Amino acid sequence: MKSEPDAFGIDDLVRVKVEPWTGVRNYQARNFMRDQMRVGDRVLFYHSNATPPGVAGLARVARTGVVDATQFDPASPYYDPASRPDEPRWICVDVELERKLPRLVALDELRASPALAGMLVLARGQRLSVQPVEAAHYKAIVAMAGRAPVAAAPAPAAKRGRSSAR
DNA sequence: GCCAACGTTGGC
DNA sequence: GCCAACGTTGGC
Repeated sequence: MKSEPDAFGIDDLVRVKVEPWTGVRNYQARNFMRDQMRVGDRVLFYHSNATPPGVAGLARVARTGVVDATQFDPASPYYDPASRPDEPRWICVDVELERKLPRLVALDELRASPALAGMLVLARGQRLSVQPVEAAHYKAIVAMAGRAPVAAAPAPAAKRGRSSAR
């Protein structure tokens, strides 16, 4: 689950312990929360739009079927005037802190790890703020957080633009 | 700030 | 139902 740390980061979750995951306004992301998640499911807390972006902590699903209250709040940026209280459109989950990781596992490390090849969050153009994670990938990231970061791979050669060869 | 990717909106 | 315009996400 992604969040921008400027808005709500792992330290906020450390402070409040449990947080309703409000503000998701993408149907696919909502469907993962509404239809796939179960109480007790493990969560990777990912910092997006951060420097650097990466996995900052672990959490778990504490409650499902949570009505996102911001959809009915005209003052909220997530207000949805088309959603009706008797048939709420935006359903989320309560996310409870498991623990903050001993260090942030940065996106470039995730990309460099062979164990994470094929992980959804690394796919090109992947923007969903809520997405499934394979158990093996979850475990690999927890293990990475317990080790020192691997040195960054050398920068790839120019990836676009015209060639200046010869 | 740029921009690729992609979701949503709305005219037709 | 098509699809162009537009808005958002999120890395860089």
